Amino acid sequence: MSAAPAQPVGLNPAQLQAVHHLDGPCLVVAGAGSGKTRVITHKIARLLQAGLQPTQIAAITFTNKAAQEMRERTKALVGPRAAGTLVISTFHSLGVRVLREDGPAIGLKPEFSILDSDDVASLLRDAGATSDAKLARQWQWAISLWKNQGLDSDGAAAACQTDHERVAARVMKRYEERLQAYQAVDFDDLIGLPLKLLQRDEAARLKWQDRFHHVLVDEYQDTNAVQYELMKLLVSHPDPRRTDRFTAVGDDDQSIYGWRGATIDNLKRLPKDFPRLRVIALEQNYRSTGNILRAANHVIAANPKVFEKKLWSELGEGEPVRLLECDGEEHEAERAVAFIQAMRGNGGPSIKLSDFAVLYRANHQARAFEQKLRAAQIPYKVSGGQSFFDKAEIKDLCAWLRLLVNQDDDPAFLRAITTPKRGIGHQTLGKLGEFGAQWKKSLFESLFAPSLGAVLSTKAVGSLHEFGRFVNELSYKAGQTCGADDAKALLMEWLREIGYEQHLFDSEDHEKLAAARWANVLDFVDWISRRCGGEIDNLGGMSTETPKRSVLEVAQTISVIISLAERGDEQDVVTLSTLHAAKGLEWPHVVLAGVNEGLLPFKSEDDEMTPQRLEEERRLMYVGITRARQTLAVSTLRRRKRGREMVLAIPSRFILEMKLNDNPHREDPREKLRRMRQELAAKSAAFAAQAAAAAKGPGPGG
DNA sequence: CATACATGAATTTTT
DNA sequence: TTCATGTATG
Repeated sequence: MSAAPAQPVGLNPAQLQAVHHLDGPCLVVAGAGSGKTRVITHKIARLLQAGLQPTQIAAITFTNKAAQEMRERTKALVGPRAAGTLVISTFHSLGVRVLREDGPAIGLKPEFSILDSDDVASLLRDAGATSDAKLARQWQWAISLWKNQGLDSDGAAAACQTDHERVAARVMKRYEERLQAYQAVDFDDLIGLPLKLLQRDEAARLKWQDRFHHVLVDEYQDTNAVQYELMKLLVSHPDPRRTDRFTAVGDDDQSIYGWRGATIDNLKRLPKDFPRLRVIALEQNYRSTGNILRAANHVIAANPKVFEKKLWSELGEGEPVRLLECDGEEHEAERAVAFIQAMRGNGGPSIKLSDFAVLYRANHQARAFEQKLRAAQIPYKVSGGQSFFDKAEIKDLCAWLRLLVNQDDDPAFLRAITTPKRGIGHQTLGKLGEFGAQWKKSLFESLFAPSLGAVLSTKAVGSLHEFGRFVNELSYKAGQTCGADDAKALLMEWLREIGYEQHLFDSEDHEKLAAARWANVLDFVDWISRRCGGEIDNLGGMSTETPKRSVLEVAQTISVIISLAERGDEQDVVTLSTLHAAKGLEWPHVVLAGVNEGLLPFKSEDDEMTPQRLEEERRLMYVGITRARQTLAVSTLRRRKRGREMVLAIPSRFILEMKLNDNPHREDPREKLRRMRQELAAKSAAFAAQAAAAAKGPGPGG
């Protein structure tokens, strides 16, 4: 189901141009399914061929998954040796790299810690003195948007419109102070701080500008203002022959992340900021049939164009796009299931379940489809659903394990020392953080500093020491304990000592929920201890005992194991996904569900629909249509349940924009009838012949 | 008055 | 699915 190179071999003329333009700024406007990853990987190969070292090339993506895929595909082209040392990473991991090397120039110790989204939320609850999780999330969102626009708390305070924003800006100020005290950064800082560094520190700037001879940026339309500035600074070079050597690959028609700070201005500005810019459009699509592509082109034609392009395909007209008109979400789900069953019935068992996807605007729409698929006994997966490892209780335990491995992991320290609560509050921790920042020590190192008594009460120091001793002892034991059974015993003992079960039942008002969480914890313990080995594995008839590893060793590899486990086995199941999460993927058969006014385009009560918003919604529709290779069914509600009665629902304007009846290649109805009769006759003849052959006697193989 | 259950509504997500 | 609001019951 994921993007496979559908293009036969070689490169088309536009792709060749893009690949061979090496010494100046290059923008590749890559339509959906036009082979952009192929262009990037071939261009990397070309750059190596032209004499660049792998370490002098940086390819930047937005997700780890995309980076991984790009590395794989490059490896297939240039071999593992060169591919291994190429810098292929996300904006964020490149930022980490820059900061680990040169962070001290802007007052950040190299061992700074990176807070994840949950860490940030709890820090904000703390900084804003609230227990309201929803409010904290709102602040988090606002602060992140500000940071994505390159604003700090002062800049944000100046830009505030509402009281709510002014409060958020004040919280942001406190939040910045906390981050500084803990020597921690959030995800947005991983872009913002490297930019600040390169702007302010000339030595660092020259070093990084000199390091990369060519920078490639994937999904360029998703960059935000800060990422653009960082890229611009990174590719500029004092030597005029070496400056501005980059390849930006993107599609303005697939820009769907404006709401989180991505700005299409970055595309519009590119020709102005780089007058030598070479713009190359990839218009041949290797994914979808003509009917699907035409619908997509018609829809997107209603948007103003930044760079003119029109997709075409050599894959033939294919099947017409189907329109499913449904009475309510249940009915819609039933029809989607019927669509899948009918396709599989017609095409025989050769059509896999993983060839199907149901795409929709909002997560809650998955509910009806899940229900009907379950009823039909069709296995499915919901993309973007909360993973086992994202659950709070599992993250709690992972933090503890991380701390056992590395006592200087400050975010892990903060989470572990506060879960369960052990009488050490943010007062104490704040002091400890300041102390650590002052002496350039991790929080854990600071614990046992003799001079800590000067800033903290004896009682506080006592509980800190107790925690420290407990962690040290547990860490030691974890290093000694091998094998599944002993590991499990140790982990259960540990949970009992920190009182985790009690903690769950105390913090959850519903006993059932707490019990469910505890069950997750037990699953997790099983999962970890199984990885400590000593068990009998039965692989392909070979019975072997897995090698024994200590709990500590397993904990060391936990993040790797988790990412592998999350990938999951590529199973043959139907995909349910939001349109956003479907970007970059493709399926032979796609159902685009809930294509109604209010949902797609989305409209909420309290904000008005600006033209920009509508255009982004239209791009979302475009992304949805272009996910399909062979068949596309667009489903819309004619009626919808509202309370107990059915009310009228309005099909999306985008359906009209697809101009489904405006097909120049449409078969004459009389012609179609004749063709179908012929096909039927041929089929019955074949069937009769088969039956006759079967009646004569058993064929070869019975 | 407070708690429990039912009912209805619901943007989109990565690092 | 989850989250919030409203009604019913103790």
